[in-house]
Amino acid sequence: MSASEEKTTNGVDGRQRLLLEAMRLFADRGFDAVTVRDITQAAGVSVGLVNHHYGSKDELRKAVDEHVIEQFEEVLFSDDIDPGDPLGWVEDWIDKHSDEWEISVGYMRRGLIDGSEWGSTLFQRFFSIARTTVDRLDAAGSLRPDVDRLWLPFLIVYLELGTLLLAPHVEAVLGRSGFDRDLWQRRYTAYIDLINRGASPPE
Amino acid sequence: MSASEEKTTNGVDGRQRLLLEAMRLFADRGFDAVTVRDITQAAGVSVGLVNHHYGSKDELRKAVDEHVIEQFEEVLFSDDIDPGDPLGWVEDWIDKHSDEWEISVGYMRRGLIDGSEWGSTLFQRFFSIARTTVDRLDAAGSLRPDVDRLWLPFLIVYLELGTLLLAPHVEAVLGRSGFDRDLWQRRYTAYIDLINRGASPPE
DNA sequence: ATATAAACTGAACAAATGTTTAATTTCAAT
DNA sequence: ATTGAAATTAAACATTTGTTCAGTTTATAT
Repeated sequence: MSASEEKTTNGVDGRQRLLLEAMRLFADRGFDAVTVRDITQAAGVSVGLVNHHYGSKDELRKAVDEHVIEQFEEVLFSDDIDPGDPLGWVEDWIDKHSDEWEISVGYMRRGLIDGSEWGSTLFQRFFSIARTTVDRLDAAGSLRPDVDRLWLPFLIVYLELGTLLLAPHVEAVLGRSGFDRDLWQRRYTAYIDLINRGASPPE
Repeated sequence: MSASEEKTTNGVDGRQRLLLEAMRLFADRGFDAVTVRDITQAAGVSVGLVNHHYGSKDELRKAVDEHVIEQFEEVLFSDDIDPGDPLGWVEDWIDKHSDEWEISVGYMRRGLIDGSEWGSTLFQRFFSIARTTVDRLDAAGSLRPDVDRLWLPFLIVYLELGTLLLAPHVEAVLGRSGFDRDLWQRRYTAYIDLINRGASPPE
């Protein structure tokens, strides 16, 4: 082990390690349940460093918020969504950040529930994508006339975010992660199929 | 104000008021964010009473857990679910507990995300209902052969629980509660319709 | 009316937690 | 090598928070 690794664990400095460990711990246990000492211990630095770099625990949270949203932004806030595969980007995202996927989803899960500012932002973005998708389908005549235009986008969001929000419970039932490549793809197919044709046989 | 009301605020004793206020506060802010003093102040009693009646803050939480699940049990754990209207019970439940609906849903929302024991129980019960419903539909020949039998119950749970989990965000978008009678019924119709027929026009 | 038990109070306590601060180390520029 | 700024440390501090406990009030049974 080199002299630099001895103190930095890898290439990054204390500031960045604090951010990463904080993200990991917040995602795992929630903000309130994580102490500053938990974070500094996980990062291998002293207590005082959080306040030196971020000013306060709350400011550190904001920094983590921004960091997580930045990761999502690449795919989530990009304008080139394939109308034929409006939500397939998630798969790209998983591939790109597979190592951080679990952490980011955990963080997102808590953010969507805890009433925070950026939880709102996140939801609105998902909803916006769903509504745009529905509008496009409608314009293309791919929507039955009697389909409820108000609720359909919400139902789509429920299906999308429900998958993320309830992932731990689903994993408990299935015995393995629903994000495993084969299960995820199968879910996606079933999901698209449900939106297109429903579950009943043709009359 | 009578002598008894002076100290009890209404008919109930300190023990019960602690339970009710704890439920309200936990649902609103989450367990960690609520202090014992918050609860005792809201209940109008002294700090020591929590430990006198419940032993600890954690035991109080368990008591609240049981109380909330008892409320759900009446409808959620009953065996007489109408197969033709498998989830219409929620409406009955809302009518029955309209005053506590907001609180109970908030409590459930947090329970489903915070990784607690009874959050698991709750999810499993919802999933069990969904799977039973799907099985019955299948047995009655009301399911297309190519529908994914594994994922459909999960997708149904996503739609059901997504509605509850994301209610605050939906309310923010709609400008009013999605649980308002007319909106809720319209959502339910759209939801049943989506499961039955999907959104695409017949070919 | 008295006694006994339970409900209740509120000050006090110990542990945990976010923050501050003075001292030390690291590191790049000169 | 020296200097100065930034990074880092660790002890100390002030609050907060869950809990305890000795004392008081309230209710109930005799």
